Amino acid sequence: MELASKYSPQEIEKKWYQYWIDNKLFASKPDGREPYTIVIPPPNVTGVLHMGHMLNNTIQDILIRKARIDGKNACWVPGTDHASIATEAKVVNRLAEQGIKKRDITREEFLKHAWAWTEEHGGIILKQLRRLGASCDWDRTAFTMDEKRSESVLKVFVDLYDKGLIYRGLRMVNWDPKAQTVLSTEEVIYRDEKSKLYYLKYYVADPENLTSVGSKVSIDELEKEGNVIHKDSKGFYAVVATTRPETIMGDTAMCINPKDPKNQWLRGHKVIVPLVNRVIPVIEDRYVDIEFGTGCLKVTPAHDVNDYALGKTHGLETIDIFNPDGTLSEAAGLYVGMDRMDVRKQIAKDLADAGLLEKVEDYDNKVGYSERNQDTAVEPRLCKQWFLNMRHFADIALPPVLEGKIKFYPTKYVTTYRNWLENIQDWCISRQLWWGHRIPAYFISENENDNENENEEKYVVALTKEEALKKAQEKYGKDITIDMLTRDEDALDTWFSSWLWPISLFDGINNPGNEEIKYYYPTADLVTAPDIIFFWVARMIMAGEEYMKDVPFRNVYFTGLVRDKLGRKMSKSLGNSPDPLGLIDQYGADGVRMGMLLSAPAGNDILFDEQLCQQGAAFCNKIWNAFRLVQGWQVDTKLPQPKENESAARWMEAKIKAAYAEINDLYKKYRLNEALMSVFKLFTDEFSGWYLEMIKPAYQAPIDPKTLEDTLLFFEQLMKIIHPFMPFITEELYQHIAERKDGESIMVSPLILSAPTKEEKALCAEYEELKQIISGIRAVRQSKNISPREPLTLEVAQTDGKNITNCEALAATVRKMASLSDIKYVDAKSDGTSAFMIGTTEYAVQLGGLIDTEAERQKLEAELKHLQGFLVGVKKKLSNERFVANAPAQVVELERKKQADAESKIATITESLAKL
RNA sequence: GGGCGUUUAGCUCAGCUGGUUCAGAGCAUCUGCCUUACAAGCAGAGGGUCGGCGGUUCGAAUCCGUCAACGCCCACCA
Repeated sequence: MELASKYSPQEIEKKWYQYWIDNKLFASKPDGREPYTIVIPPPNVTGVLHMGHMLNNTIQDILIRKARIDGKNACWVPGTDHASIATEAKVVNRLAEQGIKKRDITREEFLKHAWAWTEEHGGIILKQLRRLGASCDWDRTAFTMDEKRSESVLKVFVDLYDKGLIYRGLRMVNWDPKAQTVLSTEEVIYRDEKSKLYYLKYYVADPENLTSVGSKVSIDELEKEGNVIHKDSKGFYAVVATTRPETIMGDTAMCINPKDPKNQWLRGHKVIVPLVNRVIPVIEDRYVDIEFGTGCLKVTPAHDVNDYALGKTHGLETIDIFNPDGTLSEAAGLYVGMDRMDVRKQIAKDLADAGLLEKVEDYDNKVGYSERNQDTAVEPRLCKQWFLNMRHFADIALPPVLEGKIKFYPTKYVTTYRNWLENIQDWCISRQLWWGHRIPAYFISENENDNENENEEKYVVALTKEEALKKAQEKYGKDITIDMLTRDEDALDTWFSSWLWPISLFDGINNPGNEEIKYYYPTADLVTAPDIIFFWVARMIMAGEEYMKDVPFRNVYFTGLVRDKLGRKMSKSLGNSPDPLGLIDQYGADGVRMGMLLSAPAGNDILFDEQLCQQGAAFCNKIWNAFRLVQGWQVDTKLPQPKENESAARWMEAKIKAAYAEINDLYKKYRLNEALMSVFKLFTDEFSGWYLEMIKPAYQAPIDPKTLEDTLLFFEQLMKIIHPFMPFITEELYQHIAERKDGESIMVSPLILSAPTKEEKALCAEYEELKQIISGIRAVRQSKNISPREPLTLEVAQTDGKNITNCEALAATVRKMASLSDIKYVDAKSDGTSAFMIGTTEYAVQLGGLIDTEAERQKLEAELKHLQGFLVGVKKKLSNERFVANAPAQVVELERKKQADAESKIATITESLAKL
């Protein structure tokens, strides 16, 4: 069979993926084997594959395929997330393009559009994953809003409510005016922003009383006490620094620190809110920072978390001046209907015109934005929402991680995790969205509930309306009818379904203790990005402990961010994010997988360089050509196996065992990039570079059957070792080598190798020395410009009568690999040779007339100098009594050996120099 | 403001509880080869004193302290 000298992945990858699917090779069901389970971090249902997904899913696929090669029952469950806020925003935008406003259509109509969108775009990302080779059990594909998952979510909500862990409360929450929903604290990200600090004048409302406070009688005296008093033609005034002048319509007090000497004169007075002209009291609270601005704080209880707290302690009125969309409400009295950001600009102008703006300074502060919608600032807002009591969950989720039942890679995230759990706030789980799981709560009344009055709200929580009615009648009396029940309009936070993922995928909520959940749970490894450690990882642990009384996974592998090779985040605007499918077209999935992995140590950001994919593609080509070589050999069944081949095969076997042990260890530590590097070197250097060259028959000469058999076995083993990283090419070659029957696959052909024995390790060491000899001879050729094929004679100066080339098989290998015509054993090397040392043995290559005495002298002198310096160091160490006394005997012994070896080498070199 | 992490060859990274001939790998670089498996290749070579300073120790890239730079996370200072 003729094979092209270049490997082309395209058709091969397509062929094998279809083969795997057709033969249901990714499918898993419970059996007697050890399970190995991964649940995919569900991508957004309408999302498109990006480099982060590529990295994340490549790692999962490697782990899953490795588990199969290890003989485990591997199950990788795929699925997508409904991503309520992101998807709803997309649907809203799409409707807007068609001229439809969300508020003009009913919930049912909206959901119809959303489902249509989901079906249209949904799952594209999962199809894209197939190109990468992802070996998910596709029959298990789930969706966070499919029937089973939805049922699980609602059950959990009812259960937690019944347990008293979910409550409804009026709180200051983060409001996204664009999406018009609340957000959890975790969903708000703060950005540094260059903004302005406005200094506003609040005139004193009762200036005539200023000087009658306490014993103070005059302004002069007040100022002597340290008061800073502002006065202009219109009277006395306080100055308040604020970044948000548009909220003054909601001011209900001004606050000073009781210990602030600058502002003592304001105690007990009233001031006038500029423009608004409302008279508000000056209150005192130690919360106020004396050093900030002028030490005067405007208090807007409706629109700031701290102000809300102040309002509560001081019994202040709360004036909500915003509409849900971020425009000013009737309550504001001014600028009604204008957007808050426009108001900020306008009011600054108006204040200045009215002489109420003292100054404006540049100011750097942090502004919160919705994680999903980064162009609209989040607004603190007081409203009634559903919350989950997190104290309970923190208590159950902390121990498994601190005690190591769950291991984080890298471990530094344990600290992050602990800090978050120890300072946790209750989780706001309701969202004013339609796309999501509708909250199973029913309000009892004919009218809209009054949001402001917590006590009057009547509701029950139940899975169905019928149950709700029953509960309502029990709670509020028999005269309640089903028509009086109105289901809560709100939906649940997306993460309230994701946190159940490892359980709900195996239907463990609806059907506790079923065969699947018993077999697959806890899952083995979770592979995810650290930015969702709070959103998802922590909460899955909570749900796992609550509902399974066990951890959801044993290990969490945190991947880094994929950046470009300059270290910049990949982003659409920079245009530095390569198209993943384009990369696969160009380099093959195997090549891209290797490219991603090579630079991906756990937890570190990866600097993605397309060139690494090139390296991956080159490796495929290397494998391909090694196969071409082997499959092209003619066999002569009568040929006995030469000694040197037999020896080389024993070495290769030992080498593969040793390397595999190391690779397995690296897998265990999740150091996949290093594992891949070991795999790469094993194949490229040891197998292709050394072994194949050692046993390769002369041109057009046949090979003996035993060597071929050995070689094919090694090839097969190597394919299995490489397979998790490069599934396609390894399957292709496996089928050629092993001549498998239809339906069989490398995927499910386990490879179990024992660790190398002591003898095998010794053999490996011998071959390392052998390689050094061969490299030494090649180096001599290179420096003397001698063709690799020119036969040479090697002299071995036998100082102790022993040399590894005394073994006939090894000598034959050296002769072949270094093109030697002869190996001579001498007491002292002859003239006209170029020498090198391996250990304490000197090897000399006969050069005849080619010897350049001067160059040889320089080389030897350099080495001599180096050795002498080294010897001085060793001697100094050994003459240090404290070293000899304190260091362990082994270490001292080693130093003595170093000294002896160095002395022996120096003697050899000095002798050589003398001869020259 | 608090916490965490990083700083080792041109680049990306190993180097575990301090001691196996003055620090390793891949890529890149340089030199020589189109040697019939592979030029997406082969052979060979050069390159770092381990961020700075101080300390512990017979001995430190490795432990301690400190400073610096970079990065990440958390936090209600308007």
